[in-house]
Amino acid sequence: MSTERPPHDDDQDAETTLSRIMGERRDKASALRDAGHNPFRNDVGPATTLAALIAEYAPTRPPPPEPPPPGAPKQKAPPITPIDERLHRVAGRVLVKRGMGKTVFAPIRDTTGEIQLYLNVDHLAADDFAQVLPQLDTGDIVVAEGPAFWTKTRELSILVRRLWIATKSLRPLPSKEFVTEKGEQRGGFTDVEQRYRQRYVDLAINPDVRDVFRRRSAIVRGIRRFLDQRDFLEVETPMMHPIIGGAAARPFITHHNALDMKLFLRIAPELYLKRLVVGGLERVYEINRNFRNEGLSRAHNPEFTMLEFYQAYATYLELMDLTEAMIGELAHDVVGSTKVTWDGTEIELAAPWRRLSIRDAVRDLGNVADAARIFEDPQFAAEAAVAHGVPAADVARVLVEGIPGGVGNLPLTDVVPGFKDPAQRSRLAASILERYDTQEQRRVTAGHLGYLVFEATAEDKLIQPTFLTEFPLAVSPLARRNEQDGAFCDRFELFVNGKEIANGFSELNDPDDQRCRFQAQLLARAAGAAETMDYDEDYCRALEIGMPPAAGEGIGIDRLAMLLTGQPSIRDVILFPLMRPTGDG
RNA sequence: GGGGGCAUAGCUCAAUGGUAGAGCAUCGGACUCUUAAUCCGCAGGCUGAAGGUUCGAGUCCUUCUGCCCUCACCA
Repeated sequence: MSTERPPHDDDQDAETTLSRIMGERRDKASALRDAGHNPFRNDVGPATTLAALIAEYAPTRPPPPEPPPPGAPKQKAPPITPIDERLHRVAGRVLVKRGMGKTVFAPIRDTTGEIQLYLNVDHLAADDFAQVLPQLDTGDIVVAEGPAFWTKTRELSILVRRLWIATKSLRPLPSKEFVTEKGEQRGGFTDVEQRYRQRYVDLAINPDVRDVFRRRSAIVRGIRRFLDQRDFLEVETPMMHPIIGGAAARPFITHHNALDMKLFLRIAPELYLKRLVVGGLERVYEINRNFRNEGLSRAHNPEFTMLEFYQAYATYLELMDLTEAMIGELAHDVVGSTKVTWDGTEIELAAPWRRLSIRDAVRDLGNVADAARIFEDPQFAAEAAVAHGVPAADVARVLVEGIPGGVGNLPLTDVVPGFKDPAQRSRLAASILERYDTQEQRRVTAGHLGYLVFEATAEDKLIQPTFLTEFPLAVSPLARRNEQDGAFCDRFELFVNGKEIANGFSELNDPDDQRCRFQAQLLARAAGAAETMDYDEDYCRALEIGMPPAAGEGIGIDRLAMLLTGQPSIRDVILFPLMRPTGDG
């Protein structure tokens, strides 16, 4: 039991406040050891949860005392009388230590609540008062035993007879927040970078943060209950995929040594889950991580949690109803209201939600004249897209992707420069469109361009919950074609506050159509699209076995948690968001 | 990747280019019912890193590192 301090990270060199405090705390730990008390012990439980204790004694709370008559001498506190003689063993982290001479008040917190310890020379065991209490610091984990009593200010407290320091805290916690005389907020732990990097401190200090993650957990639990009640089966499918599929995104790449095999961290579980539907698991869901190699933002973390579920014999229309019901139930259970405030905007989650076609969104929210024509006439759509701020290179690529049989004879490097010139643009578009075989392909391309116009003009105006419908085929490679109009799909996305929360559609189960869609993905990749799917031959084989008609949906759990907890940043609903390393750990 | 902002004591924040301060926490003292306890006192800093301008830099300039916002990409 040496009092020599082990070499330790960054606190060695200068005698800073921090290194002094840590040294003092190590000295206190040594003093405990010398007195026969292990400062890192594990034999002092179990303890009553504080919430249970508080609830149990709540009915015994005394009434407020009569106010003393003016001028009366200050009365001495009456002797302490426990409520009953039962001894309670409680445990928790010491939040503050208030010394009053022969008395110390120390509120502690466990995962359920807070209670105050009353540590007094006349009641605490002599050895504990002399040997343990002097070594107690804010942040220590303590176990205390004694009866409960009410203070004269009617606060439930433990009249401590035995005290153990179960874990000595060597590193100081940030100070409690308070308000200065000027009304400024001071103290606390508010630096967002430190809060994310040291989430353990954030959780220990900030009750609101603990609450957010409790609610996130309740959301996930609520989803499971909702789906389980409807006979969905929870499954787990591979997180490491040999080919890219199920979504449009760039993957993370890894390698398996024994098989000497390149693997992709999954960008979506979709194609595996639908294989299960083929196999007869007619209702399945998975809640797990997806990984997408994209930038970070308030709404994006490279790994994020997705719920995907599939229901045989359902259509996308039924899934919209189901989604309203699910999120409505979660709002009721977790928020207690259908109204939430998210990022300063009041959101009304009561059903029904607006259902709006992309075409109408462009017309009514994007204020685009001739919106209908955009979705019919690719020549017109190309002009409109550029006019509304879609980059000319993107428009050119979409046009080229529609050429049947490939794009090898029309390099984009030739097309794009010309396309940026307004004078040449419309002639160039016309010459590309001449190569199209069918009227349907022309409309598919018009729809694709219309979608780009939607993103540029209307997407961020979808504030209240809205199901966006009638998605163009070209951006929906796994969705079922609409029966009436084959250029569009039976698909929806749910938007709230301009952010996509959910994406669902009736599933494409025609293997030949699916093959054409995969082929189109390869063409798009050849035309320069960065995020495309691989051709999944085994998936097509599964569809040849036969997938029952079905509909499926993905819901971003992080964003749903943001919505239902009112957090503006995805990092506030992810315990350990991805951060750049700092070098000092 | 582009643009804008931020980085000072353990925490939260101040400081016209002229000696780096405050509150809280810590440490010492007083106090046997406190709630940010109160009162007295002492300490605590390579101002994110490296260069430069200047008689003199926390402050101005350059580069780097990290974070936040925003745009792009995406969900």
